[in-house]
Amino acid sequence: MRGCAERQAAPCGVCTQLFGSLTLEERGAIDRMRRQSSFAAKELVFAQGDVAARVFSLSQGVVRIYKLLPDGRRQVVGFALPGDILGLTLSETHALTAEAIEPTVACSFPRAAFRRLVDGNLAVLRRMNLLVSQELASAHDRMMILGRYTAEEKMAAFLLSWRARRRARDGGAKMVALPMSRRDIADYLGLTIETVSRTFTRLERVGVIEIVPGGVRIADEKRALGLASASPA
Amino acid sequence: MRGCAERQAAPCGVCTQLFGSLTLEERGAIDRMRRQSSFAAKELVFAQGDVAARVFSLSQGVVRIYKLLPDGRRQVVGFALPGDILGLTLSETHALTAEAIEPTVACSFPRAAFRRLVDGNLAVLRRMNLLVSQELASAHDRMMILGRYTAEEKMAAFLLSWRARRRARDGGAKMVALPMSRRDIADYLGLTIETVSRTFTRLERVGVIEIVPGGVRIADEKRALGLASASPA
DNA sequence: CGAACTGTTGAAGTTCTTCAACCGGTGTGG
DNA sequence: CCACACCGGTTGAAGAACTTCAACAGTTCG
Repeated sequence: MRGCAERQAAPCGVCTQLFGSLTLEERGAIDRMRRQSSFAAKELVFAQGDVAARVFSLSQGVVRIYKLLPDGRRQVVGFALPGDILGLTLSETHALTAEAIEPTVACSFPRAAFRRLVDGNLAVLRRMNLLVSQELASAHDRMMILGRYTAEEKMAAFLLSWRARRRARDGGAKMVALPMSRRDIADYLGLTIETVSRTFTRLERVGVIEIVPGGVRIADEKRALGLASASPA
Repeated sequence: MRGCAERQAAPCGVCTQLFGSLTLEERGAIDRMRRQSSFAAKELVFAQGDVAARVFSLSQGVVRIYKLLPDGRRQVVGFALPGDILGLTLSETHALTAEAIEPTVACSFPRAAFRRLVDGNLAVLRRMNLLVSQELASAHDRMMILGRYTAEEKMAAFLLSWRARRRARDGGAKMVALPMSRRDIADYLGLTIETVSRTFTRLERVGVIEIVPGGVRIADEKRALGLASASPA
């Protein structure tokens, strides 16, 4: 915590989220292995198939996490925000690609040492368990969205969940900033860019949202929520 | 291990998978809380919204795990086989429904005690972490399948992954037993029963599979694999 | 035996995709 | 400096994949 906070503006997520219970000594050890890196927009943090050498903790920026098919089809698995941990795989190679959307800052740790530290500490391991379990639960929600939601419902669900995650940054503002491209949204929701664009337009026409430069404003909270939870109209 | 093996035909998955490293004393403690239950086909093990009182370890049968929308749409998140653990949520209520497909036998433990035991033991917690992480990785694969695969690819991917999981039971047999209904498969893949049926027929016509009572035979391994991994034909 | 259920198939319909054109902004090299 | 390409986004028209509606066959079960 100390080390992290000292050297950079934004706090390092791993420290606050995971290592709160470590002794000063342990924290010192992990902190000495810490390395900070910056990524320009469209720069890869790591790629599917890479040897998983380091674990990243995002402190600034937005990262898309995706899988690629040999023919180029893409599925965006999620978007990472400051505080999120990336590259935390148990296999030796990454199954996912992580790519900066905005200029991004992350601190990273050697994966082996990171794992060793986590695996050796009950409190940290519990915390880790909690994080992974939560991700699994939200993966289940995403399966429902991908498999059973209509385009409109997908978009509404995406906007609301994205806003909820961004609330820390954007505050109570009605405006939802969308740093990712239409293609990212399409690949996140299992749609095409055209459908995303058209659905945005349609949602605007019926007064659910308002499209503004850099994002959207949710104009009709209630109806957006109704769509997102797929309640029978 | 001992306790589990003594009282029932199939070994209890929790014992073999999770508690291998416990002392005899600890195993005795957990074993005294163990309760065995049987479920008829279509019987609920637990339902979305239920208080999560117990954790189940499947020893016989097949269970569908799904989420329901208020309007009845369903997304099958997965199928559980002997050895799988069910109801292992960190929240107080279940976010998923588990329902027996075949006559099923499971042993169960009070969730609180189970959690306490897991949370207090480093080796068990590590093992748990591994299981959840693997599930998360396969959830990512499922997102790709739900979002970006065609109906044919979905079906091929499903058949191959199901066969791989069943291999323990079915052995090297070419025949893949499908105890679940077309509706289950449809809701698992984000399709309709009609599309599942038609796609089965089409895959049979082109010689990839052969439909047999109670399941299918994979006739053209190579082409099935090609479809499932979505290689550009 | 009939009712209910599962699965298959056909025909029509809808949603979403594909193909194509266009617009505005940005960057770049002649 | 400006023409031009390029990129991201929007929109229209046509097409395809999948769904919906409907009918029917085979099983199971009361």
